[in-house]
Amino acid sequence: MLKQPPSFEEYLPHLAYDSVIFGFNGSELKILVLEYHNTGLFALPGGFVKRYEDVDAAAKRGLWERTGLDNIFLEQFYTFGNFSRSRPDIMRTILEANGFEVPDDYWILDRFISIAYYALINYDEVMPKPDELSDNINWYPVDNLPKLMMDHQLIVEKALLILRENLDKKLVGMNLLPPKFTMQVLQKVYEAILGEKLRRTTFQRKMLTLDLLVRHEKLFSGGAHKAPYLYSFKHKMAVQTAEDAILSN
Amino acid sequence: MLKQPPSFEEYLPHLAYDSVIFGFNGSELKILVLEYHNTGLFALPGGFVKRYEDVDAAAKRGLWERTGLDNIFLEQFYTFGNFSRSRPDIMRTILEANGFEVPDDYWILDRFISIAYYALINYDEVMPKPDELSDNINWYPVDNLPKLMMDHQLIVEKALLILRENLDKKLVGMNLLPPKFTMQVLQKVYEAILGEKLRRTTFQRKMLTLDLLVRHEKLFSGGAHKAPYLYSFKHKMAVQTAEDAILSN
DNA sequence: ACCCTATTGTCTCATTTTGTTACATTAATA
DNA sequence: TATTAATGTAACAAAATGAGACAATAGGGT
Repeated sequence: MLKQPPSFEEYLPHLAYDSVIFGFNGSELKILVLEYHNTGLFALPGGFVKRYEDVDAAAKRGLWERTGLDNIFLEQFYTFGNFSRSRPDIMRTILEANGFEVPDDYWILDRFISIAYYALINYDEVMPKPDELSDNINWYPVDNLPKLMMDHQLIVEKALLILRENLDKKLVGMNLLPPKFTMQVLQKVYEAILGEKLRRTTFQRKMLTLDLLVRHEKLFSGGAHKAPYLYSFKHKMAVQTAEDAILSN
Repeated sequence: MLKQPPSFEEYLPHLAYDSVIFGFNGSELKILVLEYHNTGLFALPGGFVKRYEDVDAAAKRGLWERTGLDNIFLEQFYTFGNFSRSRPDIMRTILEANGFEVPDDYWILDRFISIAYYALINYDEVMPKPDELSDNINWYPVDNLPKLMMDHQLIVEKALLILRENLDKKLVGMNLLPPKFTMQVLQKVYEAILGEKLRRTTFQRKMLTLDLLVRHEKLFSGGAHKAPYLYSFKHKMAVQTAEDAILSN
């Protein structure tokens, strides 16, 4: 009924990646969380690294498998390497709930070090698809997540800190928004990430003086008020993989 | 004549750490580089992770083994996971130059992912000691390093970028300087890390208004000029391991 | 003892950046 | 056509930073 579980020969032992995939729906910052069949366990999407595969490529592959998106911002931000983070009991629960026979020495029950990535994607373009171990994958607001298994809550918190630190450097807005957007929406991205209100006029002035935006036609949204301009980012920033980032930083 | 090489049973396969250990001698930023016996190969100090050991603990242990220092600033900053970074030919050279018989399937010749750390230490307190594979370990100015093996030059460059980014956040000076120091020396640390000259008066005003320093007695160094005050940092910042940093960030 | 020199600590003023408020503009609606 | 609410920008205040001036002072030289 189910495919074979991942085989020992194909993957590096003890090594995994997990991804915190951020999206923005216009008002809230969300991340993708998957739920495993018949277990009530929620987890970040993650996977294993093939024996001859770059770790970055593994994370990129996993993202593509789950979202169908290929050219997106994806950056490694931390590696979780505590011995106690590994939970063979939980891994066994997940595998058995999927009908696998799990030998005691099965490699997935071993200790795992996880290299964590965060991705920024345009919420509208994504139709997440579950894999064979999970029965669904959904967007959840970062401040209202289900209880995540193992240390995944910690991984999310660290990702949020890093995202805040990189907010200006990495032109986060460009990666979370559609190509054209209003100043108000851009401000809401910033507010959602920082978790605080910003002053409208100061924000607008700041963004405009940074000289990163191009102004386009107005957006007539139907509201009984002056129509805002649409903007886009001036320079199409190359999508960064973590390795690019080292050089471009 | 030589001890046994590291054994497969004791360590996690495919996983290593490397440390960029920064020190400041009063005018230049330096790092510790080791040279392997009879090979002309220069490398960052690194090592392997024991099967039941936290990765942070492994890096800490390695630092202690090489410097004798125990309570120092040590923070993980990046994980290098490209397949092509591993160089079994070079590892073989190093092992054979030390008189080891190296079987073709020896685990150290496999692919390795390296978790990189940077450390900040008080240059004066350190008497580096070589391990059994290296014949010496020495301070080198960051802008005048010997040619490093594999991707270690890249690791250093990434460490420097991270150090610059964290210069203010992490109170770097506290970790690179002796307990009491003059404003001039503090400024030189900043200049060495940033790689640029700073304005004396602006720097002094900035540091004082940050309200982080305590002023002590003057330092009569023997120069024919007004004696500068000595300063120390107000709050003894707890030494951070990478795991602490997640929470304290 | 007295001047000279180099460095230090602080002050002042100019410039830039940011905070805050005000106000005219304008798209839809009644 | 007046009303309403969001928008773009200007204007002024406050804060931060840049740049220079200057008095204080620990030695050295005479």
